[in-house]
Amino acid sequence: MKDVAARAGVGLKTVSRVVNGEPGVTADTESRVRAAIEALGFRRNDSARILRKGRTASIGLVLEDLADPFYSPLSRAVEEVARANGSLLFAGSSAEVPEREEELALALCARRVDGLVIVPASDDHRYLEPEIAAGIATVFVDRPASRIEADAVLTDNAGGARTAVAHLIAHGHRRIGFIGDRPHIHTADERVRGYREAMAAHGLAVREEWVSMGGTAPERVRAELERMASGPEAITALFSGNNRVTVTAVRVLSEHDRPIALVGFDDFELADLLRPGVTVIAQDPARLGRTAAELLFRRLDGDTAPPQRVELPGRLIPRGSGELPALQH
Amino acid sequence: MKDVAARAGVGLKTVSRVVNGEPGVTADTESRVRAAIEALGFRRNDSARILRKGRTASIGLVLEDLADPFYSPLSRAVEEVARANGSLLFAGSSAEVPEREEELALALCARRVDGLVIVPASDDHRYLEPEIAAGIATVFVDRPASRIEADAVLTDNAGGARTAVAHLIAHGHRRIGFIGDRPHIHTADERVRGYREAMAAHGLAVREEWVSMGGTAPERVRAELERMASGPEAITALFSGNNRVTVTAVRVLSEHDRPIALVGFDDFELADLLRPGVTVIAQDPARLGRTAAELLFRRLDGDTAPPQRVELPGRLIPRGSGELPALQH
DNA sequence: CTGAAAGCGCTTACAG
DNA sequence: CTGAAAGCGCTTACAG
Repeated sequence: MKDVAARAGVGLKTVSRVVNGEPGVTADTESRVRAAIEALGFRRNDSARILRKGRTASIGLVLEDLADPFYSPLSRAVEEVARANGSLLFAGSSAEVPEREEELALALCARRVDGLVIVPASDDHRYLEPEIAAGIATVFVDRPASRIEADAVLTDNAGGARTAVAHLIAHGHRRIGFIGDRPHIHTADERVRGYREAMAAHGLAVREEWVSMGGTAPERVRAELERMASGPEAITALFSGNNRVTVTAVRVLSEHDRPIALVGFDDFELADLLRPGVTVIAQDPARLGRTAAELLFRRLDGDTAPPQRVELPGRLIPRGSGELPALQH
Repeated sequence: MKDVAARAGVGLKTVSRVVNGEPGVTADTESRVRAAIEALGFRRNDSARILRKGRTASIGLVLEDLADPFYSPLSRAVEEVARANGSLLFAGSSAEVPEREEELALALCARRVDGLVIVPASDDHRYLEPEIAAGIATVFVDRPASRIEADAVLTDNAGGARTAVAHLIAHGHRRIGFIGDRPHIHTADERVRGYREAMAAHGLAVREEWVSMGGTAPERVRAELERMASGPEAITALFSGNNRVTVTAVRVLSEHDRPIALVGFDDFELADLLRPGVTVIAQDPARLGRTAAELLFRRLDGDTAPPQRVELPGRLIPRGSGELPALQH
């Protein structure tokens, strides 16, 4: 910029005015400056700009896995809102490892992002307190923060689970299994809670062999489902805890001889084209992301209301697999 | 940092040494500095650091759509390589709009990212020449750069298309349709070229009614496929140009009375569970992303070899839909 | 082992 | 309409 000023024979401030489109420059001066910029190939360095101005015009997104079909529309929605607010987006995957979430979030804070949208992997977010105190707005999405008060945008997981299980019960099922993600993951806990509540509300006992929490690795899900689906007390229906589990369950059930009803949490592409179509409780990941990001930018615009929790509903989409009757076998 | 130095009764440089873990500080001094950091809640500002050091330890990724199931594993792979190299990732979607690609890429350059991985939407990348000259490493992925020489990591699209079409011909098909993305998208052009080459190599004429290029909107794909599949010269097989087209084609064909064979470019989740399973030419998006990002970091490490083009193979996965015989109807 | 000075490339606040 | 000075928060190069 100094070189541009020298070449154009003007002061630094005048170059700054031209670069930023500020008023108070004659057309003649402006064209001299522009010519110098062109000749020198000048490109403004935003790092320097950021150092002087307060905001960096960037936000950070930390989630489990950028490639997951549930989280990728959420990411895209956050990105769109960021763009609409003139911000760039840093994105990073925690891979469900708490230390990685913390490392990523703190690295982003050191870059002085204006705000953070986090799908937590950690169960203790006190590490963020100094950052939040220093003014970095933070909104949690899909799962709430732990051990701090913070904004959160969630799906009504327990409610959705109750709907799913009540639907299976209404179709005659009594022995209903649940396979979900690892306990301590908020969504997994909420969904198993909804499952238990719905069973209890209908006077049905839950046998602990029918409940399996522990990660979404296909081998694990396959083994657990095959175990639940065999023996004299075999389940006649499964409520699967998320899209990763559902996909494996569909695969296992397609090889199975006796029909087992299935309702999955989370919708997924082509669910309607399978035979039977897969009945799901659909979340709206793009809406989760959009809502969280919009809340973040309201905070950045000065909204200082107490931390709020927004809860979006899940929606039952019957497609066949959840309407299979409970045959006595 | 000034405050920390004052409180600890040391110089600025000593604080800097402690914060960066540099040697040459006595244990006693260090603990005084750490106490001051703790008491003041000091957090280093990386913007200032970046301004002094050359590198920003960040790279940018510009692609069509973060939420697309083809691009999201690619993003994740780029992110992993960035992390392994100590870099943070900016991610942005161009939505296939050239101006948006340019705007994003230039915004990233103004932030002085060390490098850029781009899935191009634009057909003229000369706008990047000053940036590349200024030292921003750039690698194109999935599609090559236009009008500049640059590194590119691609799938062998024409070869994959030839394999797909030859496969259909081997199963007795002569009237084979192609529905692809908009012309001028490199991958779409390459795939239609492979289609034409394979047809010609087998002495088959291509009727222009069987070829449709123009975006992946479901309504468009549906209308084109229904047109091709009707009348006396109806196609008996379809080669679909990407995963978005394939998904709609599967949906349309599932409502269709006469069986039409299908081979799709790009694999997708649950393709094996549909009836029939969907035969595809599988790309490896994670490997594309990883290869591109690794090449980028080699460039950042000083590799100054001429721009190179890496081409990864596509792989035919027969699952049933591509092996349907050509019935005479 | 430690620190004072200069400077990275901008913007802010002010004066003319 | 225009510009000189100070400063954002660090690191570099140097001296002690």
